[in-house]
Amino acid sequence: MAQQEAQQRRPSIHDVAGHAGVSAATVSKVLAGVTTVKPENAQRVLDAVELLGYRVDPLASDMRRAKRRIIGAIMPEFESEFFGQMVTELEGLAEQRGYTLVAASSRESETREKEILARMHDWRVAGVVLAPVRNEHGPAADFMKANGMTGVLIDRVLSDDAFDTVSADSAAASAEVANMLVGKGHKHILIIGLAEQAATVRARLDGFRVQAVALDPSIRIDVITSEVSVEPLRSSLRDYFASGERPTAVYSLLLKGTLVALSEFRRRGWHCPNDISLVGFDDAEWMQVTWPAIAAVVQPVRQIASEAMNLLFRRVEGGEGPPTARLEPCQVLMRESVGSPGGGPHSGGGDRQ
Amino acid sequence: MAQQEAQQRRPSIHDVAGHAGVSAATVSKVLAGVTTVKPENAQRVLDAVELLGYRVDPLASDMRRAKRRIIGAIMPEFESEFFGQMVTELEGLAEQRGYTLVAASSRESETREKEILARMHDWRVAGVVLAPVRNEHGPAADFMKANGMTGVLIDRVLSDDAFDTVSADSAAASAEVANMLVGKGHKHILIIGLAEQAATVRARLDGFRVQAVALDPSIRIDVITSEVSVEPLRSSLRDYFASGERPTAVYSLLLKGTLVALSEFRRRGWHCPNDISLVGFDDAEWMQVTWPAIAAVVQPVRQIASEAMNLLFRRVEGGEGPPTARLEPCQVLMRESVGSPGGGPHSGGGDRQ
DNA sequence: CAACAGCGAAAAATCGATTTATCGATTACG
DNA sequence: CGTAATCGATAAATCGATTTTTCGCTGTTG
Repeated sequence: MAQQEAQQRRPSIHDVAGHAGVSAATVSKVLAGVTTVKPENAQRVLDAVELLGYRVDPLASDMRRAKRRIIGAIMPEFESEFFGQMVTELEGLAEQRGYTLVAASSRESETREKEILARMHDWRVAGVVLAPVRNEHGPAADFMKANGMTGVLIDRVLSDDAFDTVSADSAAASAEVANMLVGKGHKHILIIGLAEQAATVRARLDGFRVQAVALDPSIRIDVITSEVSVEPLRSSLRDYFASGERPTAVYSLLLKGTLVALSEFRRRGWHCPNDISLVGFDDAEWMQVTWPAIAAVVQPVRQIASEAMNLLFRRVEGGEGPPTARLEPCQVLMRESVGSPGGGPHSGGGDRQ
Repeated sequence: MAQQEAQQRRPSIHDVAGHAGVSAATVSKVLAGVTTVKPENAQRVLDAVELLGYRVDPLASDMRRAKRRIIGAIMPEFESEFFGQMVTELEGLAEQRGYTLVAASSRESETREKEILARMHDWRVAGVVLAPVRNEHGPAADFMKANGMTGVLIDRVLSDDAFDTVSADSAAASAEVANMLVGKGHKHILIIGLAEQAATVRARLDGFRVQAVALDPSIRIDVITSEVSVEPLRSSLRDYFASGERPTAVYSLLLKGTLVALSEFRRRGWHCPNDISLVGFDDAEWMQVTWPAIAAVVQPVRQIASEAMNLLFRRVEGGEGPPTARLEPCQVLMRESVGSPGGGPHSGGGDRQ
């Protein structure tokens, strides 16, 4: 049997060497696939490895290299489908290359983001996949530059002069949403978002506006954003509706905004799409089972993860050249929450005074 | 300035020792807070640390200990709110104690679960928080036992003879759901779930059934489960409804089941709660903004995480004694998806032939 | 005054691997 | 036949810390 039940100390490379009657260096070479080892000795090493159930200690193995076989991933949160899927994908891709992924959540805090990065630097990670809280110009990216770390920035970024970036093509997707809504005849559209995420919010906003105005110069586009959290956004939206504003469609630039919009519709007794249309950036599993199903922009998580890892490992392996800025195409899922303005009877009043 | 721009090699403890004019051992002692160091030398060490921006290499620091300051967390998936929150909580708790959390996803595969565990053993993690794919009797738990690893099992477990377990009190919560549904007058209830997760499914099933029958001995409880994935569950449910079965309420034992139920209701044009009532185990943010809002059992994520970490560190620090099995109380959120049977006009027929 | 205790710090061993330098034996060649 | 080249493997250095052992010095005591 190739196992020692509940053994106290795991066998080290020296134990293997002892059993095989060779030196530790030879064991190391056999396991590394070096060919200058006599076949007979190689076999004895492999037998000893099998017998003892020996496995390399990755920590000790990494000690001598400047870059350890660890990839750090920093996400703003783990609670959403998007970042959950992202971590799953990144983990698989890192594993494929024999690296361990260490994921951490910055919890939407730039201070924490930098602390985590410092800790990853302590770990001498080979590279970092950073999804910044705000954008590519935060303190975390500065820290990475100042310390010569290699990394890739994803999601809430557009482009950077030091790091490769990968994100969803928000602008193109938003233009497509504009096509959809203007095509349906909407002439007064409300956009909601969080300004904190400057990079992507501006791209999504501009992408939508440019296309919408091109299609219909007389269109009215209102914008409501809040700086940090969603609660101010909720009250702004409430005030906006209470003041009698009555757009025929709402485009939310982020998932939490979609939830806020839905709950405000509820408060006022408005139904989609008869009373108002709704499109959200970022898809979620539940959006297709509710009534109505919610139209959404689907972000290409797998492509972003895959491209980010490709770029990262290119740099880890010493790849030179100017940083690239990739934009991965999104898919816009038309669903029942979008209709034509006035497509059905309004079931609730616009204001309550 | 306490920084060297983009330096190639980070300062080691010997660099600090050199600058302070002492030995590496002394530096280590100062940083560890040993008091047998002359205050003057201690100050010089601290100055050198500040000057060079020195930080301990956690990898090297851990080399000599049998248990490294790493906690492994293995979750079945990262995509759901529940496990996302769980990882966030666990990460914070591990950090507080100066440990690094390395999270991995078993992707609902027991094979992968064991592979990950083996890798964590290679890392000599101090402890593991394992949320098993199936239950406490899987190959992963066996591996942990055979290799003398310390760990805590959470979520899909009831109790174990080797490890502490922490999970939501599914049985009590399900009894409460039974109270709610039977109290509303439901006499024909369908329960759906995945049998794979034997431990929790049985607890939830029994907890519900016992209480429901106690309240109303004539109640009819149908159960539909599928073994591995949700797709068979979906078709079973479809067949069940197509055969003319018409329960007045559905209790889903897991989140994905709630989504399946909702989508099948959609297919048939049934609305909650007029046509059928729905309660799901596991809450999600969207459930309160949809129309109707979906009643759900809220799992005490923070308590589970906190209790798991407490138990784990007790063992890591050498705590003895028989394993404990904790059950944390859930909260049942009554929402609009639950009504009385026949509480409104049926908008769709039960069958289509 | 020799022996000893106590203090603070340096030297050395250790953790478990990798990598470089070295070494002995065999073979090739002038 | 002596020296050089080659092959395979070992010894030793290294990574960056921690921990144990040793050491030098001061001060106390019999």
